[in-house]
Amino acid sequence: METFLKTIGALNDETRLRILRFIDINKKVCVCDVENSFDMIQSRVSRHLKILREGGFLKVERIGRWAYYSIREPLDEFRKSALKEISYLDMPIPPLKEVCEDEECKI
Amino acid sequence: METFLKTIGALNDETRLRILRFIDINKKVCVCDVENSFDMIQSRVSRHLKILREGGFLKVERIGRWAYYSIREPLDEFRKSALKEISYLDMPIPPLKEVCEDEECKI
DNA sequence: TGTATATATCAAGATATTTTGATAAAAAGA
DNA sequence: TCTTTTTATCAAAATATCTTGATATATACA
Repeated sequence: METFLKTIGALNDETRLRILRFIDINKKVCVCDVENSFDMIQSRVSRHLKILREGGFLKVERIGRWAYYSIREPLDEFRKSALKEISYLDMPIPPLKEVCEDEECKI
Repeated sequence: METFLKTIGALNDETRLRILRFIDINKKVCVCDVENSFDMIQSRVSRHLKILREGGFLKVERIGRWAYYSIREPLDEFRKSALKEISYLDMPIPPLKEVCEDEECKI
């Protein structure tokens, strides 16, 4: 129940749907990639990524100063079907804009 | 997008999940059935049913004074998978309590 | 008619969520 | 150590959602 509502709640926001689709497309991105690509302030991005992670859609790996987010694997059937549904939506997904200072940022 | 968010939004509330499951189990119920079974006030029930209908989960048939709600058919794959997921949840679903005045209420 | 029943909708208050700007923490390098 | 970069978290304001009680509408029937 709690878990299901967290999953649904994570999807209940257009910004998060766009970020989720963006990560689905780009596979592995750091917080600043999302920040730069979507032109959103950092705290906003960080919060949405947290909600998507707690909703069971994303995993995070910390390497150096960076936090890399990607689709959690394996995904259960329901989350998979949600992701598929989202892929059909007509939403503007910006191209990946990598502007990290360091070269390390590109793994 | 709009449609998907309405679908997700309809699921983003514990009360609605319980009502949706209740209708899934009991097939066809009027507003007062939900009112009586859940012991909720009428305006609250009516509002939640409307949101579930607009989320694409329910259809309504008006017969006489009554409005009968049931699962919309056919359901697309995503809503079907959501309904299946909901059936697994550990939620208290009350038994159907029919207390309509009229005999007609029981179709 | 007039009354009762079933449902829908509205307005207001209570709650919850989102956004922003500020601050904190942790890693890396000068 | 001091500074910079990246990320996370917090507090406050702006928005949205939920609940309640009141009112509106429509049907049925005396």
